[in-house]
Amino acid sequence: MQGVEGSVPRSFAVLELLVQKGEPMRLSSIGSALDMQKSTVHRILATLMVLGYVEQDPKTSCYGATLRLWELGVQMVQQHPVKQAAAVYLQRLHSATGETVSLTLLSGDDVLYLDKLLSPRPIRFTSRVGSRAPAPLTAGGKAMLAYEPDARLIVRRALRRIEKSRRIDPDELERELNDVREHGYAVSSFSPGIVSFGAPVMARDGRAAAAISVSAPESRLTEARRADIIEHLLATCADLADRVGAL
Amino acid sequence: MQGVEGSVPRSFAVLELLVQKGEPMRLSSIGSALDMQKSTVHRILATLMVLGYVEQDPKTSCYGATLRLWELGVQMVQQHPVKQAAAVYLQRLHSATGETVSLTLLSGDDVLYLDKLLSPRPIRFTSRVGSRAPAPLTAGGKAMLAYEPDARLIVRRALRRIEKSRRIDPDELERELNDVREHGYAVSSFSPGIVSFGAPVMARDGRAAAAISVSAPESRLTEARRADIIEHLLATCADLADRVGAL
DNA sequence: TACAAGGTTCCATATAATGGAACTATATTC
DNA sequence: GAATATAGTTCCATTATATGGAACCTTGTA
Repeated sequence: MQGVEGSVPRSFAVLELLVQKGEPMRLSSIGSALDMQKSTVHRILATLMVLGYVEQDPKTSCYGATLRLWELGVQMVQQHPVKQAAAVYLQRLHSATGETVSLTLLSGDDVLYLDKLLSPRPIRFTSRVGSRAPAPLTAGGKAMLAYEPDARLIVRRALRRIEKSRRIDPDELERELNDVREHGYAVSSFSPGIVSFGAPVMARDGRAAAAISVSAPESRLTEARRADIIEHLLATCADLADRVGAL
Repeated sequence: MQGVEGSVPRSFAVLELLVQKGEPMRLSSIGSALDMQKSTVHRILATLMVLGYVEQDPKTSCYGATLRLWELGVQMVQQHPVKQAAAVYLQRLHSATGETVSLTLLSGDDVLYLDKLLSPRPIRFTSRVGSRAPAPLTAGGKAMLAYEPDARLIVRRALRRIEKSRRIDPDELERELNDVREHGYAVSSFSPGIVSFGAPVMARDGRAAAAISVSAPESRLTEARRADIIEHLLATCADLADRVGAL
C-alpha cells in the first residue's frame, strides 16, 4: 500500500473495482488487484455489505456489487435539471429528423452522454448513455469547447490520451471552434460512416450548459437534409437554452 | 454522533443525503441533518471531491453529488445478466401486447424495476426504472414471492411498512401465491384503473430469478385480451427462463 | 489423510479520524 | 461603513479506528 491512505478512498476503490469487473470477485483477487491486505479487504467488504453496496454469494463466497449504486445513480440523473428540461425538446428533434439524437455534458476532458434517442432505423452506434468520449472527437464536445475559457488546456490533455491513429490537428480544431462560434454548430465523424452535428445549449454565463447532437449515416445525407437537420438542431438548442436560462 | 462509527459509513451517509436532496447543500445543513461536526463533514466532503463523487459550486460554496455514481450504476446494470438476456424477450412481448412491460427483481422486501418498455399509448404510471415498490402490492412481486422459501416473513415485514389504506389480507395473499404456483401468474392493481399481470422467470434453484409483468388500463381489457396477454407473458417467461438457465 | 488455497478472526501498533476552538470569508444590519 | 451574524475553513491534541501480520478456520484437491 503506497499513496492511498484512509479507509474511504480504499472502500471506493474496492467498490469501483467490483463494478468494473461486473462479476463477483474473490477476496484475494481484490486484495492483489488493489495491493491491499486480506484482512483490510475483508473489513472493507463487511462494511460495504452492511451499507448494502456489496453482497456475498454464499455458495462461492465471492463478493459482488449490488444494484444499490444504480438506484442512487438513477435518482441522481432523473433530478438533473438539464436532462429534465431537455426531454421534450429531444423528443421533438428526434421526430423531426428521424435520426439519433444525443444530449451530452462536458465532464473533465470528456463528453458524458446524458440521454439518447436512437434512430428508428438503428445504426450500430458505439456510445451509450452513461459513457464518455474525448470531447474533441465529438460534435457535441466541440460545440461546448468553443465556449470554454480554457478549451486549449482541455484539448491538449484530451489529445494526449487519444491514440495517434485518430490524430487531430490542434490548429484545425482551433479553426473548427471558430466555426462553431460563427455558425453555431460543429460537425464530426466519430464513427466511420456516421456524421454528427452538434450545437451548444448556452447558459447565462456564456458557457455551454450542454450540447445536443444529431447523428446520421453519411449515406442518408443529401445537402438538403444536412441543412434541414442543422436548422432543427439550432432551433432546438435555442429553445432549450431559453428554458434552461429560466431555471 | 451516536451509533454511526467509522468514516466509511459516514461518507456514504453524506453522499446518499446529497443524492436524496437532489440539489447542492450547505455544509452546515449536512452537518445538522446527519448530526456531524462541521469539521468532520468538511473533511469527508474534501475526500469525496478528490474521488470525484462530489463537487462544490464556487459561487455558493454548496456541495452537490456529481454524476459519477450514475456512471458506475449504468455500468453495473448494463452488465446485469438477467437484464441483458431479457432485453429481446421484453421487446417481443411489448410488440405482441402493445402494453407496458416491466422486468423486476426481488430486492429485500421490495420489487426493483430493472427495465421497462412503455405502452405506445402511454398511461400515467407511477413506478420508474430504478425505483422500488413493496413486493406484495405488485403482480411481479407476488409472482416471485410464490417461490421464495421465506415469503411469509417478507410479506409480514412489507405489510408493516404499507399504509393501512392499502391494507392487504395476509390470508387472501396466501391464496394468491397458491394461485401463482398453480396457474403460473399473478394479478394486481397497483395503480387504480391499471391491471398488471406478472409471472416469474424461474431459475435453476426453484426460485424466481426475476419477474416480467404487463400492465394495461382496465378499460382496454376484454376477456379475450386478458387471455392473450397472459398466454404471451407465460411463453415469454418460459423462453427467458431457458435462456437464463443456460447462463 | 494431508495439503493447499482462500476466507475469517484476533490483536498490538500506528495512524487517521474526531471535535473543539480559532480563524477567515461573506452577508446583513444598523 | 463599522459591527454583527452566519457559514466555511484550518489547526491540533486526543482518541478511536484502521492497519497488517499471524493464527485460525473452511473447503476443495491430491
